[in-house]
Amino acid sequence: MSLNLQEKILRAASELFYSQGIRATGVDAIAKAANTTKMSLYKYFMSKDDLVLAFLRKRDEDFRVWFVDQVDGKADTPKARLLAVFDVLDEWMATPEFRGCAFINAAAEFPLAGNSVLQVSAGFYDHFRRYIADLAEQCGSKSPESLALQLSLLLEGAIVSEQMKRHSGSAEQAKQAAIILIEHSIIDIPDTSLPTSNPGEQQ
Amino acid sequence: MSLNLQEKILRAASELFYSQGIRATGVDAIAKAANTTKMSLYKYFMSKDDLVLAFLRKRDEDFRVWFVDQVDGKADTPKARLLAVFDVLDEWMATPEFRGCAFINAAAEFPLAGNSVLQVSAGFYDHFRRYIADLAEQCGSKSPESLALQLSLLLEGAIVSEQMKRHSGSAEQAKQAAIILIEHSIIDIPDTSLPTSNPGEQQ
DNA sequence: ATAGGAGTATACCGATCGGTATAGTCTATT
DNA sequence: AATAGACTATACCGATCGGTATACTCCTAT
Repeated sequence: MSLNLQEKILRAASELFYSQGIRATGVDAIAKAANTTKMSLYKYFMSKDDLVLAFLRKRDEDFRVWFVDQVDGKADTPKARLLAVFDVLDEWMATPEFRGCAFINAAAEFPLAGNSVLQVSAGFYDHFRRYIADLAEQCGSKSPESLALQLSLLLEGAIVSEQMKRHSGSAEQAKQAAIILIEHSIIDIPDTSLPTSNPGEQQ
Repeated sequence: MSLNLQEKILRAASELFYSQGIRATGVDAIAKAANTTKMSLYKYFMSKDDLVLAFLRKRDEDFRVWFVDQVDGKADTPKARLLAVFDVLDEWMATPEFRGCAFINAAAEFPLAGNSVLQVSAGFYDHFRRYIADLAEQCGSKSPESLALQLSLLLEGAIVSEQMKRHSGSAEQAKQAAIILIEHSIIDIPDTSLPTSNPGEQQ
């Protein structure tokens, strides 16, 4: 009934993992939250680790789709979208459920080097940076990859900053910084000691 | 013998908390790592939570002192120090023990709103930003607070980025961005008005 | 009608969790 | 020599952890 039991379990787990932390969430609590039993849970997921990875992989997909949709709905030129990213960020962080970035949090909870959790988390930000880099390229950035990395640093920084202390204006400052960096990356500015290994084309 | 037993326990706990995560570290493991017993541990610390807070508070003090020392040793003008911050960051991140920021990680593990862990973590970055803001003011920034927040966003972003994926050049890009932001904040430029969503005139 | 699969209910497993009780060892001071 | 306090050793507590075994109730497809 209602919906796929597997999906119900995954949803319940996702909500608990994100709101309370992964290690702090037991499988009993997940089963109860999904209105089912551990037996069914283990029918669809080999182990808790398996469930954790399913959570992260789904979130990887869902969150990026949601985010891009939000950005696209706010602006329609590449440059405006690059800035709209920070407006979406701001709105997301104002949400009462906001509890930081699920991937950053997961990485903090599973620090072992080769961990799958770490890999999925890194993958998320790879994808995200690619999205930013594409936008950067479309608005004529001289170094889209660099700009994308810089902007994503601001974004990640704002997230963790807001996580530790709410409503401290992280998103606004991140946007202000982004404006400067974007302009600087687009406009032809010679100096400011930023060679960025740009061969030729200088003049 | 050797040194204060209390301090030995705290040291062992700190190392385990940072390298493996707080929730992943049991008190038995701490006692064993400190070459003592749980009984002694509970003589000096009321509870594990107490030990966690002691860890964070000590790290708050120690890390900032260490960081400022490192920066001071690298440069002696405010502006140069503002940039040296990112060199110290880079060296720290290259360390094999690097596992991200203890406070960001702790905040990820203890997400409940009023949690003491969250408060100590927020306090750390308040102090840190004050340090940056002082440097910013000394080099004639027009808005030291804004610049300090922006730079600290870059810094925190670089930390979590490096945590998820090592050696991806986060610190270098953070520094490049910092150079631009610092110059922009010092040089006499009207204001950081939005070039794109500019509603109209700007006196 | 009946067999099989989906899902439930519940009890259990060994291990570990944070934390405590009790008894004993050691050393320094008196 | 006696005492006291710091520290150890060890066993224990109830609770919870991730995970499993068994038996049950359904519903559906043949």
